[in-house]
Amino acid sequence: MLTKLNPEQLSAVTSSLGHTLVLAGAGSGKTSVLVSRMAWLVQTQGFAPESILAVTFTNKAAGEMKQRLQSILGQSLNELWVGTFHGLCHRLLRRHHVLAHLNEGFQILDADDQARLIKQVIQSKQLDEQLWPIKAVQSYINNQKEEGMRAKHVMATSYGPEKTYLALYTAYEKSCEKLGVVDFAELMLRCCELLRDNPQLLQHYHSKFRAILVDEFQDTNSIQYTWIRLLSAGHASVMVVGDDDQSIYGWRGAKIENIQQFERDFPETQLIRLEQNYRSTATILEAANALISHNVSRMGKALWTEGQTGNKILLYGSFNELDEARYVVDKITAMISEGQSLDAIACLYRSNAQSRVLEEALIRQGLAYRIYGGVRFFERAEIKDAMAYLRLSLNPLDDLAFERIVNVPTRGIGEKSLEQLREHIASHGGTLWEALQFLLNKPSAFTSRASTALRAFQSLMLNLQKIVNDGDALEMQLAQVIEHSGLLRHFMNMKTEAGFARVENLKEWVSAAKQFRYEATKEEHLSWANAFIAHVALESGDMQVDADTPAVHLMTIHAAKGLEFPVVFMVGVEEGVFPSRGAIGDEKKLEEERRLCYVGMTRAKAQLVMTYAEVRRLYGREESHRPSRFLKELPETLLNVVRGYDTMKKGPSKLIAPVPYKIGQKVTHASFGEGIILAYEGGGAHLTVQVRFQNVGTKWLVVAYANLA
DNA sequence: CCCAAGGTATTTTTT
DNA sequence: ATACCTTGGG
Repeated sequence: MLTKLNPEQLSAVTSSLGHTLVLAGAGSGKTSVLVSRMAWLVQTQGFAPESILAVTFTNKAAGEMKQRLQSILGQSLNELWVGTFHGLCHRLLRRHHVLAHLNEGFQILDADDQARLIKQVIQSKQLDEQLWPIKAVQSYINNQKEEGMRAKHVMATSYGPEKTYLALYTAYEKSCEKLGVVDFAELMLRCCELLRDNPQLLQHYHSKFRAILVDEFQDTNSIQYTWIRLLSAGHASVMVVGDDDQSIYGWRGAKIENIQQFERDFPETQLIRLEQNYRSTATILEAANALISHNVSRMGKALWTEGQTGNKILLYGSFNELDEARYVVDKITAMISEGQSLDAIACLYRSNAQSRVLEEALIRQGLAYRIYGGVRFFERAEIKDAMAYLRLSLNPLDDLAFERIVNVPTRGIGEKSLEQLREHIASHGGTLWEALQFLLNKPSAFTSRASTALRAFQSLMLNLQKIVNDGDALEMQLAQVIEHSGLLRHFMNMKTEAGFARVENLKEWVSAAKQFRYEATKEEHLSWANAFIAHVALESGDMQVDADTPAVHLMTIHAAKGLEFPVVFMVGVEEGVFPSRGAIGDEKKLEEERRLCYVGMTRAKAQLVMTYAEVRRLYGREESHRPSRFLKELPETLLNVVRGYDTMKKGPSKLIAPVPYKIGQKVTHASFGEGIILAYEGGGAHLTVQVRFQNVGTKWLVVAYANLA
């Protein structure tokens, strides 16, 4: 295992049992180092696997790490503490729910649920949603929690508008308490408090965890850092791995400074740099290095490779986004015909909205593609509806679930009836479900019409309660949920494409339950259905689209972090798009954008293609953009400029010899007939033009041979 | 209570 | 362009 490592990797893997900070550049083999370190601890240092705590950012990364570790150790390990921050905190909170002041079946609120609850809180305070937007309140609350601040801690410093935010935060905390739910940030915060307030418990985990490893350390936030410090305050050996140049989540609270802070807080930290890149060609690496060197706040690191120089970076300047998409698709088609696999190719963009044009172009060309990101499976409205039925059946006190599905599909229960239920709660306390039972027993509480509708809902829920408690297999229960709730019928009746897709999703939901394996230990004795709910909240991204057929990968650059592809197209590299409009004029944000560009470029192994459009239709408006400043930061010698470039601030480019053709110009070819020049590439004897012919389609021609008229 | 028309906002996203 | 959400008429 150790023989495959380079000297730096080896020194990281076998570094002392003190603390280690590994600055691992892109493609420098950091995952191997982490896994090897764990294996080394077990095999040569006598560490029990369950005495190691390893934290990652995504479930996918955690899964990979587990698998690689198990295959090195040659055994399947049942009590491995490898997971995401949130997943591990969840585990601790379940185990110690009493000490954490949570009820046994506490549920997790995802971002969407959280927004709904916040909306209710805003409304209950009679505040104007325009003045106090849900999203603003939500990020206020989450930011506070991520800084470790409860509402009572902020109180002293409150003034002005913050006073209202604080009041909302307080009310929100109360609602969560009442509902027995915990949001994502709360998982971290509550877990920190659990450890901090229970010295014996902390002591227990101090002696349990002898080694702590953290991946993607540059993206940890304050509360996560606090958590690591708490758990490591005993005698654990801590190793954190990160790359300050790849920190791209500052906008959601990640603190790169944690890297510097680490050296201060953890005495005698050994610093190891992994700078040898095993992924990209020298050309790509040199360009990426040149780009990132424009950032001022860096710890400093220079990636190098023993690999080939490789192809130059292609830079294509298009007129508009359609032209850009067309160029990308043509290029892909050419690569495919040269034997490249579709799977080897990725198109990366700054924002999701940019995917549509690419998709359309790919469809037109008949190329398979797979899109990552967007609305994930368990976040789809119909799935969340089905989940809400399940939740309410298991826990009739779940008001959030109640509100969500009481009239979905519509069954004649409107705002008026709900208002009556809420009023009853306001004066008598309790939950919506309890209020419903009570008021239905009171004659004349509702109009006969409302009463009928409510009774129907009541008996539906009673029926579902029986079903989810009857001990059948989970998927059988779920099948009945979508059947009896009327969800299935509702979408079926729509008879539209969208409706049909939703029916498919609901069926998929049932079969997802079949695949679900509940591996938690007995301590956290949750029912299967309850475990399923927690699993879905924490790992909603896990249901990946079928990876069987080869397809071009489409995703945001953020989503591409940690991945690599032989060929990478980076599109929309324009001022206002990338760097995004909001970042322009803000040095800190610009540096993060530059890091994002760096991350995108370093995904490419062999060929990098960057494109920009002079005019782009965005949000329904046509905007003209200059090529991104990032392009100007790349050494010209590494670029193969296909067109444009003269629109860049650098002034008229010396890169391209004057071209005898204009874009849009009509030309005639001896055998292909009449066509229009779409683009050109290269120069001098290699000058090639792309011509769209009226009859034979679009072709690339070498001007020197084509004999165009 | 239901649906359809109109107004508004819109980087990036895991958990 | 569009998706989402609120609002007003049937």
